[in-house]
Amino acid sequence: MSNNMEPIYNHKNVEKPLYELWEKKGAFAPKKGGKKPFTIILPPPNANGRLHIGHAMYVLEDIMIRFHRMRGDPTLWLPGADHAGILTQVVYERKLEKKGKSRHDLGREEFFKQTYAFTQENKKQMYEQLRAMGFSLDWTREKFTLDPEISKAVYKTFKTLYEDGLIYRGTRMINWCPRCATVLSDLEVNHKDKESNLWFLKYPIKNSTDQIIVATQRPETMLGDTAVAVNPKDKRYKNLVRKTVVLPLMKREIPIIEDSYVDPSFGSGAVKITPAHDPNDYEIGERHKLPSIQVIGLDDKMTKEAGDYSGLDKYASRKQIIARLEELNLLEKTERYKTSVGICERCGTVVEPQVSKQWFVAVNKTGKSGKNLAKDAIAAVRSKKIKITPTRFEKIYFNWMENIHDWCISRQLWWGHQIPVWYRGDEVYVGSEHPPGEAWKQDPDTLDTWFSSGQWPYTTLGWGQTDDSDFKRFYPTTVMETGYDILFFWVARMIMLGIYATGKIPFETVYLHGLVRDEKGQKMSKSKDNVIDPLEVAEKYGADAVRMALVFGTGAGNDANVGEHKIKGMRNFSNKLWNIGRYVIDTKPEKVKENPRQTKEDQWILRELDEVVNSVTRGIESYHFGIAAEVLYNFIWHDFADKYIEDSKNRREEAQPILEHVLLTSLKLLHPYMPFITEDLWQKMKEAKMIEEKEDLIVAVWPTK
RNA sequence: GGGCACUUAGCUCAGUGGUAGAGCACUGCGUUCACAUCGCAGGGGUCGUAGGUUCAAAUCCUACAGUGCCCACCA
Repeated sequence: MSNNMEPIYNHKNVEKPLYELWEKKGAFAPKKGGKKPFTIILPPPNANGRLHIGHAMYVLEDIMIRFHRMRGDPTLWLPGADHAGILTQVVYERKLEKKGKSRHDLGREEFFKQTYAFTQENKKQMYEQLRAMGFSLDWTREKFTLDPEISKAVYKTFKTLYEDGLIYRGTRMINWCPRCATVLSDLEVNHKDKESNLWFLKYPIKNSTDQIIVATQRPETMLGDTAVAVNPKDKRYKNLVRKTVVLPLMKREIPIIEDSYVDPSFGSGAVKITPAHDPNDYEIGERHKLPSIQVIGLDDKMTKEAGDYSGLDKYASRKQIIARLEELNLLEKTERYKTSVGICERCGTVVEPQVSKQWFVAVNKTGKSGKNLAKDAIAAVRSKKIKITPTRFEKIYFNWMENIHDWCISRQLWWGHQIPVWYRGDEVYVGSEHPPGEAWKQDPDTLDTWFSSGQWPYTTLGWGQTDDSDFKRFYPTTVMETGYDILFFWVARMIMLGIYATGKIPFETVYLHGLVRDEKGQKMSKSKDNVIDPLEVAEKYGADAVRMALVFGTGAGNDANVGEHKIKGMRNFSNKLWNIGRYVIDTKPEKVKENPRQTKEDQWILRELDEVVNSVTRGIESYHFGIAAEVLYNFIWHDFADKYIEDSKNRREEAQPILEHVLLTSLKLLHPYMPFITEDLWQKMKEAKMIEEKEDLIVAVWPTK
C-alpha cells in the first residue's frame, strides 16, 4: 500500500497543470492523416464582457470533440471571438457615460481604437475562462471577427453579392433606434405588450359639417397624415370617398382613399395614413402615391414639418396634441387598448419606424449567378444535407425562411466593419480597398455584426486566402452547436451565406441546446440574484463538476436548470471516482493473481461495462449527451463502486485485474465529460504501471465492446 | 392571429410502445476496513384531464385545460 493519494479529491492541484500539459503537447491540434476530419467552429463569444453560464454549454462541443479525438479522427475545434457590433458599442458607450463622456467627445477614430482595446482585453480574459473549463480548443488557430484577413473575406462576399444584384442600396421603411441612433433589422426589434389608449379623432370634411372618425394609438403621428383610408366595401363611408379632409392642427387638405387593407370591423373603420411613420401606412402610401411627411426626427423630437409642435419630444407632443384636440372638440372618445411596441433589443428604447436610405440583402431574389439565398438555404435543409436537431427546429427554420424579408445590413455605428463602398459624386465603387483616384468618400456606416459572423465557418478557415489549406481540409465543418435563441440571427444566415459564397453547406449538422436557467427554472438575472458565474463555481467545485452538472439529466434542445445543489452533487461524484482510484491504485495488493477464474460478479460487471461502452458511444453519437452521462454516473457509482468494489474486498488479489480494467475503461468513457479528474487518474494508473497505452488519456483509444 | 414546447415522486428534471427513473430533500440504521463530498435499508407517483389506436400507452392519435416560449405590419 503506497498511500500517496489524499482522501479527498482536490481539483485545484490538478486542473491547471493538466491543461498546460495538453496544450504543450499539442493535443488540441488536429492530427495529420487522411481520415475525414471532425470539425466544430466555436460560436464566438462577444468580446464585451465576461463569460456567463450559458457559455459553459460549450461543454457539449468539448464532449463531441474529445470523443472524436479519442476515436482517432483528425479533430479541430477552432476558437474565436466576435466584435459584436451594436452590443459592444452600447456597452462601451455606457462606460464612457459613467465618465461623463459620449463617443462624440472622442471622435470616430479614437472611439474605435478604445473599443478595440477594450475587446482585446475581454478576449484575453474570456480565453482564460475557456481554458479553465477544460475546453480543448486549438488556440493556434484563434480568430477575431475584425482580424484583417477575416474582414477581407467579409468584404469579398459583400462585393460578390453586390455584383450579383443581391445587395442593394434603397430607401425603405426601417426600424430606427433613437438611442443607438441606428437602423435595426427586424430581428433586432423585440415586441413588448403595453397598456395604452386608442384615441378616436374627428377629422372635418372640407366644405361640409361632416366629420370622419379615425382611431389611432399614436396621435402625434397625425401631423404627418397624408390621407384617410377606408375599405372599398364599407358602405358607411361610400359617400365620403374621394372627398377631402382638412387635417386638424395642420390645416392640410388630404384625400379619403379606398384600400382593402383597412379592416371595417376595427376601430371606426377609417384609418389615418402616415406613410413616414408606420410600415402599413408606408405601403398604402406607395400604392396610392401619397406624399410622405417626416414629422418625427431621428432624435425622436418633432421636426420642423410638425408646425407648432416642432422641437418637442414625441411623447410630450402627444400629450399636447390630445389636449388641443379636446379643446377643439375633435376628440370623440378614448378607449383602453393593449398594444405592442417595438423595442431595441440591445438598449430597450422604443423604436420609431422611419423612411431611410440603407443597404439591404435581397434574400429571396435570384441573382445573376442564378443563386437565391433563402431558396438555396431551404433546399439544403429540405434535402437533409444539413440536419437540424432536435428536428422540431426545422419547422421553425422553414417557417422563417419562407417568410423572410430583405435584410437591412447597414448600421449607423462606429464599431464594426465599415461598409466597403466609396462614393464620388454619382459614382459608386464597391471593393475591399480604397479605389484608385482622389476625392472618394467611404460610406460612413458599418455592417450588421451578423453579416460577418454569418460567414464565420469559412472565413475562420482561410477561405479565399493564399493559404486556404484549412478551408480545403475542414470545410464543410461537421457540427454547429449553439443555442436555439440565435437560430435566425446566426444559424440561418450562416447557411445562406455559406452556401452562397462557397457553394457548399457550412456544416452537416446543427445541434441546438436550450437556455441555462436557475434550479427553479427561472431565467438567471442580476436583479433576481440567481446568476451563477461558471468560473466561480468551477473554482469552488471543480470544472469537471460544473461540466457534468450542465449535461446531466437534460434533454436535447430543452432549457436546463442548474443550481449549486446539482453542481455539488457532481463534485461528490468526482470524489467518488477519486476514491475508486485510490482503492484500485493506492491500495493495490502486493500479490495479484494472474488470470484468476472469473466469478459471477466478475462476469456481471464486465457485461455491464460492455453495455455502458455501447450506450455511451451511441449516446454521444446521437447527441443524447444527458443520457450517456446518467448511464456513466450510475454505472461508476452504483454498479462499480457500490456493488463490485464492495464484493471485491473479500477476494482482492483475484479481482485486481478486473478492477483495473473497469476503472481504465470508465476513465476513457467519462473523459469527454470530466476531462481533468479522468486524466489525472489515468496518469496515476500509468505511474503504477497499470496501463500499457503510452499516450495521455486525451488521445487514448476509445473503447469498443 | 399563427406556431412550438412543457405538464412524471415534496422540489428540479430524464425517460418516446413492453413490469415507473435520477439528483436533491425525507425516514431508520451504520464511526477503524477507498470515500460521511460515505454506505445499507426504506417511504413517496392512478406519468395534466377525457376519449381513441394496440396483445400492450408516460410513450402513438384526437380533444380539452394550465404553463412557458417564439413568430406576426391590423390602425
